Amino acid sequence: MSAGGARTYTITELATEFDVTARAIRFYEDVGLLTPQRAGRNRVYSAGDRTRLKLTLRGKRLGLALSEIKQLVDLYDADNGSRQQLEAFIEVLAEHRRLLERQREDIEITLTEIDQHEQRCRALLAGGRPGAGAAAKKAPRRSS
Amino acid sequence: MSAGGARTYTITELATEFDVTARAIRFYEDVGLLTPQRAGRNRVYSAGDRTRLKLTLRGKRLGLALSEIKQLVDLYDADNGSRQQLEAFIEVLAEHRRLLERQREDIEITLTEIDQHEQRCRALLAGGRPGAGAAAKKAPRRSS
DNA sequence: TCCGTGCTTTACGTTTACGTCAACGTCAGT
DNA sequence: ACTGACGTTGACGTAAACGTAAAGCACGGA
Repeated sequence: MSAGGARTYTITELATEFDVTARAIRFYEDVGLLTPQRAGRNRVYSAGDRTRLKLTLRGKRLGLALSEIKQLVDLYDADNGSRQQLEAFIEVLAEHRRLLERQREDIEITLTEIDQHEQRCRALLAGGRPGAGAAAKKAPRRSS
Repeated sequence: MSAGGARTYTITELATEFDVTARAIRFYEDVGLLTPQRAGRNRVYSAGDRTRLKLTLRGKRLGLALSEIKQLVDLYDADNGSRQQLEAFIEVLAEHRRLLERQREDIEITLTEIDQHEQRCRALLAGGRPGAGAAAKKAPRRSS
């Protein structure tokens, strides 16, 4: 009996939940990333819209352009199609994976560098005299 | 006796090595990320400059803005200073680490999603009839 | 001496991703 | 009827990160 009790969202609800401005969300709609329903003039977002927004923001955090995000999300949404299209899609997936793996590598490298910096910092804090002043110039060699 | 045989680079050498334009490299200098020597008018890049460029590009791949990269590189370069500064620097490091860990999380999530997409694709390719046409609409449910 | 190649500066153009008004609709509450 | 609160559509502004000429120096080789 329950006639469509699907939860919906207003634009400000989504904005506050994901900590973006309503302007940004409308902009994502302009770009084609979101296509909410309307109640009169007002936008009504479904759970699917919410998911697409979440994917969009995740893509942004990974440094993707909105156009790239749209390509990916569109592809992922419509992965039906002919054999040719499927094979092409798999290629796109592989490319995306390569990109992500390179990023992960960059992250690992940077994380270990951060560790090194922190260790040197803590060493300075431990061994240094309590007063102020410039620490010993220990030839800040940096590799790679 | 070898009087400073340190290897140096021209701008186009660095450009081709890292696959960026010379324009970009000059721009990074405008922003303050690089400060090469000069031979007359021409720029001469040291190994240190090369490293800073490499760090810059790595930051870019992680989606950082040039201003943020500059802040980080500058901090990392000059981690001497008073106790106060050292402690502040450690805080910055922690923040940067949090950011990177969130990105890594995003990457892991996306990678598993890619795997799922690929599996469905391969299943379609294996089970589908060789002709063209739209595949079965299997309710493309998406979680998270 | 002229030519091509590589590097330089200056300067305006472009794309992306929104920010920031401005002006208006609409509905609940008083 | 008036007031906010929330939402809407333009439309213009802007910061970032280069792209793209345009015009010139400097030097080695034919």
